[in-house]
Amino acid sequence: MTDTAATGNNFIRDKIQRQIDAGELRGSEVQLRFPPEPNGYLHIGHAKSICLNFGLAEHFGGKCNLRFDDTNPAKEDLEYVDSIQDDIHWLGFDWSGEIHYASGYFDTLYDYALHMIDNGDAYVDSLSPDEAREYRGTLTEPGKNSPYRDRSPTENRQLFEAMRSGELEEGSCALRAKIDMASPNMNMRDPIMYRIRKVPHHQTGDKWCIYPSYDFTHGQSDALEGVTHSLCTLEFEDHRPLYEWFLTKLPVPAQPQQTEFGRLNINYTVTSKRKLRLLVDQGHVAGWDDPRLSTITGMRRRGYTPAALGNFCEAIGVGRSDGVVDMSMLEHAVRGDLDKNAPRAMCVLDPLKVIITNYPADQSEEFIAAGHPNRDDLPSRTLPFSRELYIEQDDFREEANKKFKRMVIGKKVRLRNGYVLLAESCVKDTVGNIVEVHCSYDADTLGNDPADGVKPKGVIHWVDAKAGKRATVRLYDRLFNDPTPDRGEGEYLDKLNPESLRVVENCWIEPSLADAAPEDRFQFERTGYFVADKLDHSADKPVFNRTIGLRDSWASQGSA
RNA sequence: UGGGCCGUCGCCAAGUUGGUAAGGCUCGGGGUUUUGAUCCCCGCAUGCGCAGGUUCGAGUCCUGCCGGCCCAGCCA
Repeated sequence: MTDTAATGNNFIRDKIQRQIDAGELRGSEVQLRFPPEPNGYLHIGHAKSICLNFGLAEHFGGKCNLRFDDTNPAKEDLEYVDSIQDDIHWLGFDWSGEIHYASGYFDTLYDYALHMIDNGDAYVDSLSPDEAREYRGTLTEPGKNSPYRDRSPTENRQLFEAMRSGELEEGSCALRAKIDMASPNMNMRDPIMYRIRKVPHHQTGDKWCIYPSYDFTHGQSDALEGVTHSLCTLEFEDHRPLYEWFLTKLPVPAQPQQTEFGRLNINYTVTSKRKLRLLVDQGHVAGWDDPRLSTITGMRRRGYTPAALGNFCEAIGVGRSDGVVDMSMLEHAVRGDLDKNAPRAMCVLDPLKVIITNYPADQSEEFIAAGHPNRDDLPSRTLPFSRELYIEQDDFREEANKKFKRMVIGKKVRLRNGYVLLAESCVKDTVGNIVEVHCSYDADTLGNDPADGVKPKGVIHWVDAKAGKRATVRLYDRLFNDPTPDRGEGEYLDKLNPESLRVVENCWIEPSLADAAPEDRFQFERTGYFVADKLDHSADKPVFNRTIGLRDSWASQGSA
């Protein structure tokens, strides 16, 4: 069982199922939506939301649409509108119907605002932002009514229209809902419905200079789209009374219900758009798609797969507590999918030359190696072999105890997919570094154990020195040394892991790898999972990113 | 010291009307293996934040504490 896709916990799925069982709605009527604000790149937390929303729609045979929650043009950009679509598609989902934009409802929302003004449920407040803050009160003290709170519907209408026409300055006034300045729920203390922002919008251009707030937009947008279940994270729980209040005050076509779930946090990484942006802007990483980032595009470049992310989201479940998931869970999901699907290949990262003294210099041959140990549907590959090859420095020792199952002088070791070798001697440079190992090979050991019945304990990977190709390999490690860089503000930049990226030039890869296309994934046997870089890889200059190492019980036991 | 929410094994997380603690991750032990990988077995909470109470019986009900998260943007 490499994944638990069928058993993940999800209280929302259960809740909808109960509603269906109770005959309150049909599965085909389930309507969800994924509502990102296009102000940054999507990250692993969004992946959870995407898998939840689109996954629920698939599960019940309902629908899920994409809606950009674009009510704050000052922070948004078309670049993000595009990247978000790419990320959703890459994850394997597609939205039903056309893409929706909250900005597409601006006309309707404006009419809704007028409706509320006419009913005495909204007023134009001329308090400055600073004054408004003072009037709002504090967490323990009630706020007080604005002196402009009792303006007549007629006056409010004129003022609101003036706001819209551009006659009024930013900050000079705002449209607010008339609810209760003494409410213990801060969100109900006459929340802002519209504010003046004289900036162009990426979708509506300069048509508007007033923009609706999240609270006045989200629920109505949901209703307009016929959304039955509006899912959001826990911090919006306090907004639910307001979400429902607007819905009861307006002639909306549906009554969506908001349900909150716990945000996803993973240790050793950050999932806050603000913090991610800072890492990018200050150059701590190479961009939004840096493989060390938990952005979807970054994980993609790192070599993670959509299936791995989906399995991970299913495995962590959906609940209402705000915990921190172990990075090991994500890694488990990634290894699980890659182990099942990634073709095998060999790559030597830290080369040590081996010369097979009893193998003729002018001779060579080709081995056929399986593409995958337990999948014959993956094509096999050809491994050229000759007198000289490279193995990993770490795989050789002049002498070692029995626990070391690799190449040791006087001992036998098996070349993966090849012969059994007997190490005889090694050559050192003037400072004592081992630069070459001399061995003899046993010609009868291709596919069988040595005739003497002594089976080598170890198997090592290798690359033929003549036929092998050079490659650059980028070894990634966690971006932060601290398990919770996301906690609190500031100082998370001090917790950056200075060794999060190690670039290794001049690695040796088996020739079959020269055919790799960007984004092709492999398991370099005994080393880890790697992906040909999406942007920098080419047959002439191969570049592989390490997605994740293999589990290594030997290393974790403290080697020898 | 206002309001809302949360607290079950190191980490996620089940536990519908009280009936005697799922599963996954991690970790430890063993088996298979031309990847010290995968895979396969086995082990890992007499206890469910704490303290009382109700009950034949409570993680599930009651009371009181303790701890954590969110809210005072004309951000979402």
